[in-house]
Amino acid sequence: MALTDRKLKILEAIIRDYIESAEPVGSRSLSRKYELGVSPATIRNEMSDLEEMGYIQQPHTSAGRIPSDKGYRLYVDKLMEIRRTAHKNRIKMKSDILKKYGELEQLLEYTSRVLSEFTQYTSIVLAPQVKKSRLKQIQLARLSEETMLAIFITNTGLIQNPLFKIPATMKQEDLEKISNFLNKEFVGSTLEEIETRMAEDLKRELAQFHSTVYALLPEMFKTLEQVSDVTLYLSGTTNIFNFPEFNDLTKARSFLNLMEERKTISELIARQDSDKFNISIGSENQIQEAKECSIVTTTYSLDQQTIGQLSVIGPTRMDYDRVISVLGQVSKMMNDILKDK
Amino acid sequence: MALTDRKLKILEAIIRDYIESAEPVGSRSLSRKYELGVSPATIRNEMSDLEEMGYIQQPHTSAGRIPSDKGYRLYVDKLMEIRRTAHKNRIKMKSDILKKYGELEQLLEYTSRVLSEFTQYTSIVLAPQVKKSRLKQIQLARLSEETMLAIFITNTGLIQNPLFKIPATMKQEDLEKISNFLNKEFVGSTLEEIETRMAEDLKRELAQFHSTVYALLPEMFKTLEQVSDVTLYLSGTTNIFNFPEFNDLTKARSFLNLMEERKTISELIARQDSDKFNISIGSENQIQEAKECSIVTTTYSLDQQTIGQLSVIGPTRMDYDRVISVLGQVSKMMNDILKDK
DNA sequence: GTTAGCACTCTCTATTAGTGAGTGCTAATT
DNA sequence: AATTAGCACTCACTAATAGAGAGTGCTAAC
Repeated sequence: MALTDRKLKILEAIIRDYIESAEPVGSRSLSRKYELGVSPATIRNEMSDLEEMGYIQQPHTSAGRIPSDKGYRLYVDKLMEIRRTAHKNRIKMKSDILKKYGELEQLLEYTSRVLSEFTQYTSIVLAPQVKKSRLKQIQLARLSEETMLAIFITNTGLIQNPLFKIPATMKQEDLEKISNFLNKEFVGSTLEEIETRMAEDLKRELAQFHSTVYALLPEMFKTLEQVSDVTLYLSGTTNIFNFPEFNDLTKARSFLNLMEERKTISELIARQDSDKFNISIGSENQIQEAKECSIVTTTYSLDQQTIGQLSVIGPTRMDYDRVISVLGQVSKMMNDILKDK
Repeated sequence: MALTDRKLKILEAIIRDYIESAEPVGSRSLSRKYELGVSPATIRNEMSDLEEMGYIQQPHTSAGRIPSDKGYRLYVDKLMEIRRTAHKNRIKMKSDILKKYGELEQLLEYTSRVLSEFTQYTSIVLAPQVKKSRLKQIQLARLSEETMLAIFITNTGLIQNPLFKIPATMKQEDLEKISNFLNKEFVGSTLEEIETRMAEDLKRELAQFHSTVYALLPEMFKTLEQVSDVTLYLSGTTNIFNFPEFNDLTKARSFLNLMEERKTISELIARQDSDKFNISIGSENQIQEAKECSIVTTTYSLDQQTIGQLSVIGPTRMDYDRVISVLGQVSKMMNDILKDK
């Protein structure tokens, strides 16, 4: 069966209406509300076809239709027109506040708040990946007899301080030498580059300082990467209570449980590199608890390099237009702010 | 009216039963379940008295009684016997895991998990107060033309790195001098001590390095304090869904909203110094949204100095005995672990 | 002072009936 | 041949009703 123009028009009307009302849409109310130029009976026939094609579905025999995941997918890919300017001015205002934050953590947390405030859904902001960040400075400091603190400062504003055990025999002098060496060699490189280079030539050059250093460094970088890979900022989790589809305690609970597990969340919004929008609708999500949710993700970058992600998660009946618009603007904002640092 | 022994016995039975069942307790079922040696009719009379005295209340005329906040208060202060050893072995096991964490953040987060897991309520762990921590080391590092990174390492394992703007005229040499001076003067002192001392003699001694430093330092310490004063670790927020009294969407929502606002939470569990248990029951809480909750708080310490707090928040119908027992053990555990660092 | 007996209260759970929005089919209309 | 009007039918939702069960308070007996 072909998707005629009229079918598309009707499908779009159904989705628009359902996104707004969360109520199954009937043929009569559809013809009343939208200027489709045909009678409810005709709409009914078309709806029947659309259902057969899998774009909409009926909760029960005598109810109206609601969009299926496939329907939303079509809408998102073909029908939706993005109002790129939703909340433009108000977001601009927030931008000025954001610029004030010197600390990256605060910037990320506040960004997350802004996202959930403007979309009214739950937002997830992923911190810059250490892997993609360029090293700006390393400092090593002895803490006690046997522990050492490494301080990594990157161009993305990430500051990490992993602790390590070091042999008591290592002198302050050695630490300084190593520190100087690391700074000289690796400042400006990404961790990815450092990791590959390390395997090649670090061994040779560092062996002269201290043999344990060679064992220490790879672990050092590895720890660093692990830590920040799960660093995410959540905001607006309780917004789901605003949606009738989560007015069921079991569903609300399952969603909030999902949001309490940082590990599952990061599975849900797998890292992506493209700066386009990634939309995952309902059953397209791999994780069971998120099969009734949609996730829109975009990225933010520094020096043409994608470094982190911004996501919004809400019911499949999500206002995709607006979410995309807000995400786009906030992403642009982040890019600007990071550049100015 | 006097609180006779029999009245106390009955009150205790009511509270015990209600904590377990969450159902209003009737005279008949009470006499069946507990060996009170009197008939339901007698119990009814006593209950009537207890209600008049304000220890219990009736949800409606023909229902059983439930404890009032005043009743819980009496129970907690006088009746309850604490099973100090609840989950003793299993908590001991967790202790071994906890000891492995080198980073304070992980320790705190995991502690929070342990608390919510064993109590089945929501737990809040407050990070050590910077104010009460002793400075172990300071490092200053120039980040760019105009920004500086200060690294504070304290005896509690807290590592903070606030950013500051510094005038471009300040040289690397100056930073080192300041750094050395700060280390020499203040290592081993608490921030409280540093703050008072600074007002007195810092001015004179540091003025010789650079006049802007004098302006910089107080701000530096202040920032530091602010940051960590709101650092808290939450866990088990969704446990609230396990309790019938929160089976109401509005209530669950209001609780979870409360838990999303870090600021309000820290108001709720005001800092305390005593290492005893602080229990705040229902209406005793100042914040509206928490009037149906109880909060049990204790502290953890290092070198006889209280540095942080452990809290558990749940419905007023809380298993106070167990919560106190678990909190006590976990607190002891934290003390041990921190001491060994 | 304690207890048995009893009428009364109030919530909770089905059950029932009525309402309304919506569908699908058929036959008439364009 | 496509569209539409008409109509019987379906099903969720709401409100009303009845009955069961747990509990109370009062009175009178022990």
